[in-house]
Amino acid sequence: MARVTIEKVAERAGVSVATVSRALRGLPNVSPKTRDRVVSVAAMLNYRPDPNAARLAAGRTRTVAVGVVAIPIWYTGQVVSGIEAVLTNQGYDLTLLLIADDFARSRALGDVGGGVSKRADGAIIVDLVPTAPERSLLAEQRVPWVMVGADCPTIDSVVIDNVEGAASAARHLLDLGHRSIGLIAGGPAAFPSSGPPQRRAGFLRALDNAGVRFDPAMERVGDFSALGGYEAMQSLLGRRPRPTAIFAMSDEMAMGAMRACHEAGLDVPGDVSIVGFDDVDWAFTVGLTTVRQDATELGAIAARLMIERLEGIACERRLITVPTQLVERSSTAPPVG
Amino acid sequence: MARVTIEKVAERAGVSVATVSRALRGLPNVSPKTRDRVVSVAAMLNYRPDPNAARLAAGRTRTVAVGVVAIPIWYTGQVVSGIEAVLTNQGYDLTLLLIADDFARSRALGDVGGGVSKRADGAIIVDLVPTAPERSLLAEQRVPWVMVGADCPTIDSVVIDNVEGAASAARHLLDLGHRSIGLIAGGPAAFPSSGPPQRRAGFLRALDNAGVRFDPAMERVGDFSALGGYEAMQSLLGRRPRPTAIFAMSDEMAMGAMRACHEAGLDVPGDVSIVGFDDVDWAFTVGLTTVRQDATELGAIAARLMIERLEGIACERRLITVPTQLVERSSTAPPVG
DNA sequence: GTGAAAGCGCTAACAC
DNA sequence: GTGTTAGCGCTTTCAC
Repeated sequence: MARVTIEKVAERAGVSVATVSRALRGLPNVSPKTRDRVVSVAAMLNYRPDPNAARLAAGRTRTVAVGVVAIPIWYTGQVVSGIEAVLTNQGYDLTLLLIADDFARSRALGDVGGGVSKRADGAIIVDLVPTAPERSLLAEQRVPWVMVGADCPTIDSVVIDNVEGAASAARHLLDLGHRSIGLIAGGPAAFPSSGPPQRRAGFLRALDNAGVRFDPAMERVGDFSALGGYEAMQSLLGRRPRPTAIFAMSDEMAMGAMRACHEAGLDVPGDVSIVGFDDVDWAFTVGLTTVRQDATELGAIAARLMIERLEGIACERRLITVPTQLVERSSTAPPVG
Repeated sequence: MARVTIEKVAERAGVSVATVSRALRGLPNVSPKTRDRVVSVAAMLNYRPDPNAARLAAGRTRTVAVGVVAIPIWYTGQVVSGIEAVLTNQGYDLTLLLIADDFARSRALGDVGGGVSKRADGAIIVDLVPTAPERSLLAEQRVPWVMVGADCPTIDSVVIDNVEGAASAARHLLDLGHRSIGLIAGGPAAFPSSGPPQRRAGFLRALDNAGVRFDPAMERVGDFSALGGYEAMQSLLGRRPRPTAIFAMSDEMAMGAMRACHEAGLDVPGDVSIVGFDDVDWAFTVGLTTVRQDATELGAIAARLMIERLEGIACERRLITVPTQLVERSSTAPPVG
């Protein structure tokens, strides 16, 4: 297992290291015979170029950094999975950055620790909205950025239409005849993201369009977890009159809300209708009506945008919007009475 | 934003590059005054060492590769999250490898593409059982390996006691009085892992210890997904007499099984008791009795073992077993009749 | 089409 | 304590 370097390959193939480098990377200006010989010698010697040396010499890392706020969330896992598939397929490495606190945040977005720019050719940031100062830091680092889940001005972004997604959930409830609809919003995550306010806006607008007044007392904030949704719902159920329907900004919160209803002796959808958001893999097991988003696709698109930037294909800033879709199951029904 | 190198810092601080390198890395043999001066000059110049140059020169990457079979799974997300926290905290980068097929597998475990050894100082592999030939490949690469979820001979491993975990689930069901217990096993995932056979063994042994015969016709295989559990349960419900209780090897499968029961007009736990495995965050919303495992902790321990190896602290091979715990909720009850 | 040589920016002996 | 000097293993002009 002695280190086999490019030099040894060159020696054995009877050519220079430069030729080996060209041949192995498929560059032009190498005669077919030479290339074949080099390739077979390299294979025989089991030669593997050292990525670090290549990086240092070429100034490119063939690595993309991916910054996420929380990995053990269905949504994030899907996005990362989508990114990874595309990246790996194109021969890029993926460095994972978990952005859990302010320090990690500035490490990812700013330049603490060398910033992303020296350890990756570009960065994909999931669900984080850069502040203005952060945006100028990003611009300073000479690498491309792609945002997932946040429409960031001047930066390539891939998002879902949160406004329309939430509105479709609200319209569904309104169409069923609900007029007293509660909202379990998301927040405060580690950092504010744009999903919750947009979903809130879409929800409110749909109610408004239908001439239905939204009672601010009908809103609670969960933390995108089942427990958060559960507690939010308990609180909401304390109100009189209680809502006949609930829109929760995530399926996990919706499931927590369902639980709270059951514990209170209320039937879903008999007494309370519930709509979630995401369509997680197990949503069907509780018959949850929800707004589906294709998180894997979100990640895949982001990775493709990144690669286009890295290969110098793209030029102007792009904003890609992936559609959502209402999935009707059995957690919603017309209100009684 | 011109590249500021160690040389510029040295120049401005009036010392040699070697001294800058030492000072900034906190090595001994630097006078306090010199160190201070260097540090402040570096800060002023906004100097960030280039990791690739450092890697090439030092032969260490300060990166550990993490190979997982599937990221958008609750368990995997938790593990990765636990690993990341520790690694980042210790100043290591984390390269994520998704092992989805044979090619990816040999890329991660073998030496395709330079193997892990040149791009990382070590690798943590989650839920994959290396074959004998793979093990020798691992040994050839001069980097430490840590396995999570698989007790791999000669390699540091951190696991849960699957046998006992499954046995505790079975005992719970037996204690309640169940004698006709179905099994929804896991597999075939992308690759065979050791969890399913161990859980199966623990389950069978508990039945055996209680003098209860297990009817092989009572076993179905899901794929660790809600849908897989759902279909497995539907099939199981076709049998007469049908089981009065079910042990599913994951919570998602358990939830799918619950769904199948409900669709068949059966009450849980009235007609069928169900036990899962994992204790996912939302398990409480459906009152699922389950075997809890602390996946985040699993990852954190693995990362710590890895760092000890990298810093040269550890010597002999370690096997860490993290306990599981039965969480009784409302999906289990004594059988009727 | 191929080779020679100059780095990429840092670390690690080794001298002093 | 500090400086000097080799490299680390590649890529990339620039000649030929």
